[in-house]
Amino acid sequence: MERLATYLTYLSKLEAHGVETISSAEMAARTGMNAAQFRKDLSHFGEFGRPGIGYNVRELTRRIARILKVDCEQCVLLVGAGNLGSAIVGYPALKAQNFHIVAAFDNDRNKIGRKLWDLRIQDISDLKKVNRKLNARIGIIAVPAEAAQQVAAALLEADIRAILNFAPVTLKLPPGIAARNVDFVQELAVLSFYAAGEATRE
Amino acid sequence: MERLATYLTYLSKLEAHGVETISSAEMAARTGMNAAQFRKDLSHFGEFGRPGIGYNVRELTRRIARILKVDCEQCVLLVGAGNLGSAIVGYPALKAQNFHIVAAFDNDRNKIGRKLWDLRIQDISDLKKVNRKLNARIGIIAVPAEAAQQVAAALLEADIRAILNFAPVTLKLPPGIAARNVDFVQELAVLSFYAAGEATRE
DNA sequence: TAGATTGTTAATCGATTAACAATC
DNA sequence: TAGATTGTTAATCGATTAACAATC
Repeated sequence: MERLATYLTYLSKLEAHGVETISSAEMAARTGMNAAQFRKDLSHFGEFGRPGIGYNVRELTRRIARILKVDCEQCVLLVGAGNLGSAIVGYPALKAQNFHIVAAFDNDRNKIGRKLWDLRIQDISDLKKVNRKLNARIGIIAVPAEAAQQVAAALLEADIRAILNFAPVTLKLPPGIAARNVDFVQELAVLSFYAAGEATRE
Repeated sequence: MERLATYLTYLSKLEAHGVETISSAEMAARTGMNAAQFRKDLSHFGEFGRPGIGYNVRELTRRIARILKVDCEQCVLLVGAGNLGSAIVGYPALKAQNFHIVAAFDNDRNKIGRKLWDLRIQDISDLKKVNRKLNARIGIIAVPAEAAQQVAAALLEADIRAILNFAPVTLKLPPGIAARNVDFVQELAVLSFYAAGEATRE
């Protein structure tokens, strides 16, 4: 459920501001969704609120975090130590959401051994061996499109269960492996369409 | 239509490989969609293929590019000259898809005047003035969450029609302004859910 | 002509939302 | 008790897909 993550982001902010209770109506307004949808989304995972009162922000935050498994630290592997990889590792919101990039890999001889922030860039061919110790479940692909499918194969070899793919390709993956694509150039193309035409959306 | 952009990416690759014709069935298989959906998506914009033959790759590429308005160079403004902003400007696939970042802004006195690749970082308070000359229609927000809404307001002031937002907040925008969010930490949270549970998806 | 594949209609499916009895 | 708001059912809406006549 992608929306749960949106809710969590906003709830964390509320919690930091000391808000104790919130109604589905207000949550919906703040995150741009529908109140019934918010309640429905939660209902898949149990009961969270109190009729007539609303939701306890602190408790709801905890419970959604537990559902998304971001209540404890999550280890993540990064493949691709270029500009994008660097920006990812240095992104402050990662730690805030309990994600921890534990290793960075590349295939470039000139990069291997160097530092990416506080990580030593390792040889992609050691991926499997390294993850035998680290046991990360999530991998990030931040390499050029041509190499992405190959890197995905290496990640699967290393027992990765989920892949966040920044390369603009549709990965072929076996069933049971979760994947999400982040392709901001594609998003720009969509915006380009809406910015030009009279067709207005969202 | 987000899927048109996916099609375009793959079609460009086909064209580069010299493929002349492709059927909806094959397009669908390669991009992980349904053949009927592919044909339906196109049908909103006219007729593109020939029964019994398929689609001319070269022509289809051109026409989709025209629909998405990426057939000519698109000017884009960037606000936020941090690590993320730097990775965006330096991203090679941007030029390939005809996007051109024409100006970079920040509010940090230490950054203003410095270079971000080949761009000089400008003062955010000059945004409106600068864009009066550049006339960009699309803006990218790559600033911390706290500042995002404020930056969005400045972009609107400068006559931007579409916003690509990397900050993890739901922007409040007037109708008629297109926006897309790129929030990879949120994507990680979703993956965290699927990687852990037996619930398998996509 | 026979085989392939389109564009489009109609059927299916799932997701969104409105409405409301139950509850604080 | 009266007002508010939940969880959930039922109704609506839109998106996906199967099927097929039209066409190369």
